[in-house]
Amino acid sequence: MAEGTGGSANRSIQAQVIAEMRGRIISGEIDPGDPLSELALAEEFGVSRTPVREALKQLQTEGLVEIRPRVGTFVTTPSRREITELFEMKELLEGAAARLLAQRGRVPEIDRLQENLREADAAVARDDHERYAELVGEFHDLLITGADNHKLEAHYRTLMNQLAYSRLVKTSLSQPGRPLQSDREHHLVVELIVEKDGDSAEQVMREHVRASRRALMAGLPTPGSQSSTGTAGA
Amino acid sequence: MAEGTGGSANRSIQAQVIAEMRGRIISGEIDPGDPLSELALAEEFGVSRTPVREALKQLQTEGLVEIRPRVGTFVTTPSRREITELFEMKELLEGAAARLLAQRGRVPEIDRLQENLREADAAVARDDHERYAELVGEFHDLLITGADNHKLEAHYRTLMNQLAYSRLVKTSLSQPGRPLQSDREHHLVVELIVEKDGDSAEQVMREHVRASRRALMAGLPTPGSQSSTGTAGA
DNA sequence: CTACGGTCTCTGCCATGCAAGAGAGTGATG
DNA sequence: CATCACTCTCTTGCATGGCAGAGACCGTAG
Repeated sequence: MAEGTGGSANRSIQAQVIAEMRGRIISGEIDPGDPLSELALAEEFGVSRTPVREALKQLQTEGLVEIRPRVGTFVTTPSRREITELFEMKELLEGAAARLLAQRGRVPEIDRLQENLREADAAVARDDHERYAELVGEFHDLLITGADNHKLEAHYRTLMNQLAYSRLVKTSLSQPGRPLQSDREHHLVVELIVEKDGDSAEQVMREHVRASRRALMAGLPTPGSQSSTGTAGA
Repeated sequence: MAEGTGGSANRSIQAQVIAEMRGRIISGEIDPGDPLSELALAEEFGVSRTPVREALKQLQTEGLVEIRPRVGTFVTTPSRREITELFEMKELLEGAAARLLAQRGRVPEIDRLQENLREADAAVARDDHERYAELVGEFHDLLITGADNHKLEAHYRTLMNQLAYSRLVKTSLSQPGRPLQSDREHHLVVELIVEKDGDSAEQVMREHVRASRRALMAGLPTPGSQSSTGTAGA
């Protein structure tokens, strides 16, 4: 379920379309609410409507687009409630991943996490938000893969895609002092994992997710006043 | 994402096919490993191959079937490892649901849980495994819906479908003394929820899932020796 | 009897055409 | 000027047909 981002070369046409469209949506290249025409996409990719149609269908089950029968296909616009729910799930899964990783003992992912922290320290020190955002993504990624539970990973990736999380990270890190605080929390989590203290690692990781959510919400523009979908607000 | 089991009447053709096939797979009407031919299904349902094909594609993203390109479509056969992972996720999500429900305070689902327990007590008392299995399903269902997190619910249902859990419940309850023990654990969980003790509710719920998993594994026939797919055991 | 090569059928994959529903735009009417 | 009804176009839904790859089966050679 929900293949990773890789594999867009020799796969079938529809697999390429899926990968391409997924990338565009989670990167923000196309905005939530935007309509997606089967015909237009088919012409753009130089294929027929059939593979495009099936690709959109899969993206629907992944929660990235919404197909309104006989009307059209649109990029999903998560409601405020859905965002809250997604963060609740993120907290849950990442907390569990931290605990599972702690239980596994010494595995390569832990080394890579520590290496990640070293680079992150440097990025924070020189105030390089761009690079730090990348490292944050890699940190959470290592945590999940380190849990060594493929189902957990698959569900996590689905969630992150729905959140278009890569876009949000930069917002939350734009809050003053947030990168430094975030970095410290990462350090603490890894420390607890190394000590094999799964319970504490989970607890701290969950608190970290809540903190990052608060930072994100604080950085969002006028929460709830503007309902514009980006195309043409009423 | 992943619509519930309801709604198979006035929806589109492919929605009906999806619901029907999903039902057959999770009920065990068709066995893991069985091949599914687009053409055969299309003829059976009296439709063309297109909606069948799209339905199978969605079932693939739900993890119920596996489409091997140019080869065929087959009902997924969960490996032993996958089953372990699925139970890990089940423990995680149901534990979280218990905690969330406890935090919500007095909601209708709690009343229904208590009513469920009364019926379950009666079923256990008269050794009615069939009815108790139903009530167990309803119990876990109430717990999840009571958490009031639609994402949690959607992911949970996907997991349960992959496990074909409804079939497994009966196996685990066939272990001597398991129904009584299970019923007691349910009581304890609800008690903690009513007391709004979310942490303990989560902990006990997770332990309950682990216990049910142990009971299930103990009841499975020769774990790992026979690789028969069930179609024609030697 | 065993091992190998070719063919043959079955599978999903994609392209195309037609039909039906939804919505916008336009015209007439009060 | 406002409102309603109609048509017209756009969208997706479904049916159908040709195509290419993978695997099974059979015939043949050693």
